[in-house]
Amino acid sequence: MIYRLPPLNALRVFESAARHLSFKDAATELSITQAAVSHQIKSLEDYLGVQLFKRAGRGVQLTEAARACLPRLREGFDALAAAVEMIHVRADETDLQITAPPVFTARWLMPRLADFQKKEPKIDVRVVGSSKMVDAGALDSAAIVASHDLRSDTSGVEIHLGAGDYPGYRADRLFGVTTVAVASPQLVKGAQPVKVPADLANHTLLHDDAMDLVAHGHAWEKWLDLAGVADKVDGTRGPRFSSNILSLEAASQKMGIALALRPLVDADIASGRLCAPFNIELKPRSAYYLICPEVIAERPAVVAFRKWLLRQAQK
Amino acid sequence: MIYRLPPLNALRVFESAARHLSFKDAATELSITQAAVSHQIKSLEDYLGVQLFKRAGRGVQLTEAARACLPRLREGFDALAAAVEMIHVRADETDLQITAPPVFTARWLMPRLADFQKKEPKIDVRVVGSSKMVDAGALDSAAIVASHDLRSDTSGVEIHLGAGDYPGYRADRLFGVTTVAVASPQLVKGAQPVKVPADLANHTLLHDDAMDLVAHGHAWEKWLDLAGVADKVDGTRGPRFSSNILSLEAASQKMGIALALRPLVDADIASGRLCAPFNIELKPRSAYYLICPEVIAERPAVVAFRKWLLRQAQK
DNA sequence: CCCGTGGCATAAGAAAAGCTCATCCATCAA
DNA sequence: TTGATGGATGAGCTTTTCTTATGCCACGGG
Repeated sequence: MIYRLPPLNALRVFESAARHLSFKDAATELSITQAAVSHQIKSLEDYLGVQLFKRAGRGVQLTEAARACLPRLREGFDALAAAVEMIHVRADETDLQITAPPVFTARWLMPRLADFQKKEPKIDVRVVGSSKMVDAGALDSAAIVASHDLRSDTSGVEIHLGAGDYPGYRADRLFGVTTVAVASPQLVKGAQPVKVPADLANHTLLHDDAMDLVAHGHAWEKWLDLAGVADKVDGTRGPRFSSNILSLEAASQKMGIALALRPLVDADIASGRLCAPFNIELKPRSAYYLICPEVIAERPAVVAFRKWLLRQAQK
Repeated sequence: MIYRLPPLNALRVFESAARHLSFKDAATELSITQAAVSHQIKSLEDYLGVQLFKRAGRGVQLTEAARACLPRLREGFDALAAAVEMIHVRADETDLQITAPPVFTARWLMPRLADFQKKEPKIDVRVVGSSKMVDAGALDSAAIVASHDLRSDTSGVEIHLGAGDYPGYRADRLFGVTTVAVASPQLVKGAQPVKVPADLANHTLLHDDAMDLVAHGHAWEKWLDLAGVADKVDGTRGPRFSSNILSLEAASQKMGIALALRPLVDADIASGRLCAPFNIELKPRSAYYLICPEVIAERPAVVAFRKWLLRQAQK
């Protein structure tokens, strides 16, 4: 989890310049000179080895590469700004802040959270879906963050998908996961039925960044490998989504076959929205864990939540 | 949309130090000396006016403030890293990259996208859900990004919720939105029925960061104001979610009443998952727009998508 | 109890990064 | 053609950041 990042100030300048499509205006915004902007952009381009702007005499234009990365870049700075903001308007009013991966939140936590609220109506909850709660590849899981501040009001717990190696934290295992292929039942039974893995060659594979992160690589290719059809089915083609939630949605819309984590999709399978056509389950070592710094582990809100969560997880 | 950010390098150092809970280890990771880390942290603390670490003789511990902002911070750096990554492994294979706000993607685009894939099977699509596509308050909508690169393969279009003021871009209005209160039908007809806005006093209000951004402030308070019950119902209390998707999910789980955007929730209302108990609709000036740089506006993939999208939007 | 060790803080100088100034070049419009 | 606009460039200066060296404090073994 070591970030390999370019000079951050240059990135910030780049963002501004891209926004204004003008070095001059960016310079004004950043309270520096146009020359400084020009230098920063140039150094960033050199660093990346990629041209970011086309200089067309008067004015500049973004290259494709630059444009492609801009939304993400924005999102990044936005998150940083929000993070800094958080330090100031500290979530003091909240008793319990739960940070969890998006799919887990949407498919597992939310359907159950109402029950928790009912049982503990006095606990003020804040739920944050954050893609950062997946420890890449369930490997290098080491790095998460501790705190031992004894005073203060908010109790922040996190739910991670990882290998369970969180030194210095109280970590409670919720449940393990397995990777399965899922699709709409109508698609599976349709004109081109999906019975054996090789049938996938006739269908669209739905990819998403989150599963690739969990699998530490191209999730579909690994799955196809396990299924023994890597040579028959092209595991790279198909639409790609930024989140597993989206690819599941696409699958239920009969767009193709997606990879998913059990038991998160169990409800979808039970309701008939999705089905798992094969018996093949890739079993990563990862599991969902409830993590919190030891110091806050015994606070009433945290204890109540943990008790409730563990009971839910056992069902 | 001018980012007010602290020294970014200091942030990066902080993140590493927080991760290791050790200035020394952070220094090693960053290939600098422990003294440099100490300096950076100190300068960041001075800048923010907030203590980030407790120095307890041997070793350091995070303060509550520091811990609160860390997940976000991670997310930020992650997005930056991903952005940079994108520059290199350029999405060259993708014909059409669609970036859109999460709720729009999940509730509107995805249920329809299968149809597009069916009609245009040859177009390789990539869907990115990004919270950055909401132009805060539908005000200061100016700043989005252009590109006029004529060559290159990928066509990136974005869907924004904003005021429609996108100079230099081709912007097609999809549809306007209105803000409504939604809840589970069972809740509305339950023991404590929800008939008039004042009844909200007996129920939990579900908040989320996304709606607050659209409303440019506390969405619930504005809504209660419009409904004329701002004095009877406390618009600040209740659980808080990071995304509108989550608060809708919470609402459908009978956790309380959420704010939502029509027509995005129309499908949920039609299916009976949710209902809109009041006739009050806060009508912001914003609408969803399909935005793309003029230069790529006439590419086949973009034209096909726009045509399809506009037709879908008119239904 | 005392000293050794580990880990952070601090000060001053050195190195690097970032900025400005002055000037140049290309384009565009009149 | 000419003036105006906006970007590029190089030299030198400023500010930031890093290092080295040293001090301080807490903990733990003898």
